Amino acid sequence: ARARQPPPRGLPWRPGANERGVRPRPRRPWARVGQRGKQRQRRSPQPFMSAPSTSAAGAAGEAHAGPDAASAGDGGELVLELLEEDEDDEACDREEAQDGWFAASQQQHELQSAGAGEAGTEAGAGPSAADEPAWKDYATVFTNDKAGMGDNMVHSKEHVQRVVYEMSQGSPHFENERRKERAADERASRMEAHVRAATEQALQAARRRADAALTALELTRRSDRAWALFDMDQFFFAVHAQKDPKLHEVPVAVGGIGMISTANYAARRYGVRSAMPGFIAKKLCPQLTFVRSDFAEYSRVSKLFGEALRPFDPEGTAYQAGLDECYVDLKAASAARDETPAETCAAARAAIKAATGITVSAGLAPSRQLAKVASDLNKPDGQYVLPSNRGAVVACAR
DNA sequence: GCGGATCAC
DNA sequence: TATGGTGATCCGC
Ligand SMILES: Nc1ccn([C@H]2C[C@H](O)[C@@H](COP(=O)(O)OP(=O)(O)OP(=O)(O)O)O2)c(=O)n1
Ligand SMILES: [Mg+2]
Repeated sequence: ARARQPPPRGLPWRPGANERGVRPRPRRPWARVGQRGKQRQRRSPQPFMSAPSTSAAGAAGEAHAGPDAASAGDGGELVLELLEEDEDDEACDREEAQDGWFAASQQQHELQSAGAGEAGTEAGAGPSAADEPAWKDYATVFTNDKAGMGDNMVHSKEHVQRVVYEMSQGSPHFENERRKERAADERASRMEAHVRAATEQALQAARRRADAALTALELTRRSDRAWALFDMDQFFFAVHAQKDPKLHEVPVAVGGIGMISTANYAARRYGVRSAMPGFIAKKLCPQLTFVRSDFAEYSRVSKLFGEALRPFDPEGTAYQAGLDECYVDLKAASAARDETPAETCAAARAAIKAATGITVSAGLAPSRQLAKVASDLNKPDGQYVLPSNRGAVVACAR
């Protein structure tokens, strides 16, 4: 790991800035840092658990486990991504390998065929089986766990799910969601059939490649970086609350009866969340009030946020992803300030608060992806430090 | 380059 | 009654 070339550094703060002064953000930006504009050669799709054919991937002693090693799309790739160092070609290769046999690109075709089919014929995507109430299988993002919505909730998850179902069912949106569920079910069935059909030999080969990939990844974790992800708390709402701090005390959503961009913490206790239609939120929380969104203002505050971080980024590692998030490697700043990265992180958060008046949470970790995961763990107005060792990383991933 | 689709915030 | 705006990627054509 030490022998490898360090990743490209020292990118300017705003290369080819767009109107926000923000570098365009690819799906996993860090996988292509320093490679903008270069078209990477695409590999042809590899079926899950295919033999490594004659490619170099199968060569003995090859540290790089090959493009299909982590492409199963079975959930294993999340673990791999969390374990890996994330700024090299291999990470990029693995990402592209996921565009193979079971990749989302297939979903376009599945969506069309699922749409043609009769509603409710596939298990899990129609009226629920047996005596279960119909709302029980209408799973939406609104019943997923979300950091900071654990205790002191007014409504149970089940209540939220039922209200969302009752307010949605029969609508065009609802039917479209059902159609997408059917497509996902079809995709899962295909994958399961493929695994069932695999020979024991193929399964063993796949396990060996997975083990090799894990071993290789384990060597890539580095402790010479201290990636922080700063994420503003209740961002859109917080911008409005600057002018009217009393808003913090009552349930408020940003948006309107049609759609909510975000909600304050008082409203989240009722299950009111980003991307929830306002009329459903009103059902969950009748006293909810709305404020109209103001993108120009969010944009202005976002710039202040980014500028507040510049003194903590002498090497130009910062990357502003969206309006309320920014990745920075704090290693250089913490060395210069003769502090631990955690202390520097806290100082940076204080600087953001001073510049914007809004609290911010942060995660600090050996890779950006881990920093992002960690940033939710002590929200709001907190930070979580994830040390650079396997035990801590695995415990956090779990 | 465009339209369809997906994803993140 | 009623399901967004903004910015990005990827695919097939
Ligand atoms: N579906 C979504 C999700 C988010 N946003 C906007 C509003 C949020 O304020 C902002 C930041 O998104 P976050 O996920 O960080 O949510 P918040 O900052 O509002 O809350 P948190 O304190 O959980 O970070 O992006 C949006 O318009 N639509
Ligand atoms: Mg936020």
